[in-house]
Amino acid sequence: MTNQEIAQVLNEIGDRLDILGEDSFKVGAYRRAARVLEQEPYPAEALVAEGRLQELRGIGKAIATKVADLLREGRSPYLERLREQVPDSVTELLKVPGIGPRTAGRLWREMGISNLAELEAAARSGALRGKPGIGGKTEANILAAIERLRARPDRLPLFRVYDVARAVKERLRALPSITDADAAGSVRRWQPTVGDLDFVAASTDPPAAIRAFVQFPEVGSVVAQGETEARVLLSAGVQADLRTVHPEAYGSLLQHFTGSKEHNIQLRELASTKGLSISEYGVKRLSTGETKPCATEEDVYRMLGLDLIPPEIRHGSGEIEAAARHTLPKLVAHADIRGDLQCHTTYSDGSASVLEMALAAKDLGYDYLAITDHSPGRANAGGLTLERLQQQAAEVAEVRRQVPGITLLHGSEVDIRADGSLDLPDEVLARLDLVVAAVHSAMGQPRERVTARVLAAVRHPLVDVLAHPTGRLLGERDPIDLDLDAVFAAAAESGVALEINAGPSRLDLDGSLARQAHAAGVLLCVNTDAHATAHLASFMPWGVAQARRAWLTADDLLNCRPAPALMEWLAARKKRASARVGR
DNA sequence: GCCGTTTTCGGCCCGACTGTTTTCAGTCG
Repeated sequence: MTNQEIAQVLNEIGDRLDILGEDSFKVGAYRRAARVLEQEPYPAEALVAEGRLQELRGIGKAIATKVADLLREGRSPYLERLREQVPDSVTELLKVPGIGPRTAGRLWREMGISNLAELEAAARSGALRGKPGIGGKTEANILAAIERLRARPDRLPLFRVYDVARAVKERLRALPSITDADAAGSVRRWQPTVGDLDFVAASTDPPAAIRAFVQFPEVGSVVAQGETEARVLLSAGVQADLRTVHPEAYGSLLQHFTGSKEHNIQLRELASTKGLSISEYGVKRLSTGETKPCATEEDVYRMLGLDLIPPEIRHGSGEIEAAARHTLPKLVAHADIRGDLQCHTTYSDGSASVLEMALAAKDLGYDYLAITDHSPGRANAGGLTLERLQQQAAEVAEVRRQVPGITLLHGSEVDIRADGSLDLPDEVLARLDLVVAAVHSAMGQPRERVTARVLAAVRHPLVDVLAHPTGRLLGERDPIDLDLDAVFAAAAESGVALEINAGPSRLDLDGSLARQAHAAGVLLCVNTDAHATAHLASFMPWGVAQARRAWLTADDLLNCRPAPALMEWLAARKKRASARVGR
């Protein structure tokens, strides 16, 4: 059972305790333990076996015992007892913005409302009105919120909102009342999916900035508006908040609303041990009550004795301790990338020729590029027959002569077939410079089968890279049901590199899984899987951001190595493979 | 339920906005 699955159980326990009216700090403890586990790179299963689960901050005796029960029995007796007390559908009510646990619990206990349909019916008939704390306006808000909930998923892929986020940011920066503005929150942390957009601005006249913001053409409707902050629904279908402060406190504001929540909680705990208190307005010394606003984020962290923590790793998973010890890793940067190990051309489903891709990669200053078109089994994506692959080898050789100064590798993105065999014969794979294996079909196979299939590829002596390991497409296709711990262990053993696919709709592995892979001793690489020349440049930052979220340095990534080192790595794999295949 | 450089008990991050209230609870991030 993965840490994410355990976290789900703990979150559900939290939801149900909340509705039952349990102490909010007890509820918070379960939610916090869930967040901690979600970010924990080591499998909880291993930590339990070693008796070290309680070493995680936020997990004490009671929760550790419940997690151990869950892992041993495959179900949580405690959660099952709670499920008997609260019907499943009541937790649906929490998804309605404006309805929290208090209201949900009361609706259920006092009116017998136990799902969204009943809530909607009650609101329509006017039955809610007159209950303590609920008037006509709340009733209307509930109806509107249910409508929106039906129309939109609760989280959107980052790439779906990235452009509108940038447009709003630029519009804010252009306002005369604003001196600086950013998209903070999960956008700034490069989370693969976002719930809403958080804008922050430094303003000499906050009320004027707020008034201008709610009039932006991107804004569909105004949800809430005050003197210093506002919440709107953008026409693009995502909620956006703007918070403003005077410029001298902009660093405090930016830090505060970049989050994550867990990071900020830990930061404030640290502050309190130093007699300080942090808010979006500054750092307050409790002894004097004096607040010192911070103009930059560096100032905020420095006042706590910390190095500046990059937004991508603000998860509350060890970064604050590392910043205090001055041992934060030097995270990989876009400039560290020396080449790209997966791209497509017009030979299969790409839109550019081998020559065009090579020139584009050279323009980026890359040392190498691997051409990896699809294998024959992917006929619908123009997978190459053996004959076409042969032709392409000749063309690659020709382009090598035409474009000196970049190492062009001839490879294949070979299909891992439903039975775990590869879609090209060994003697063909052996002649390629680089073999990238990937699952593209039969993605609904049960866990054991699909895991065995991927393990077979990872252990195949001629495979160098496993591409987009989970196969998920953000907002479109769920990941395959893979036992990733087993895959990571096998990749660490066989030396196969796992891909962080930089395609904005993939981000696969994402930062959190890549961190787990790295902790298991796996080598990683960041590839764009470009299907056009423009993708080589525009996708890479998305992949690098995921690598940064995984705490990776340039040393941890195969394609940050200079060409000679990469060639050495490939040669060593070939040598080992021929020894094994020859036996 | 978790946690400890004043604490094994008594705290637990902080502030804005809304709606329904005459001073605040609930929600959100």
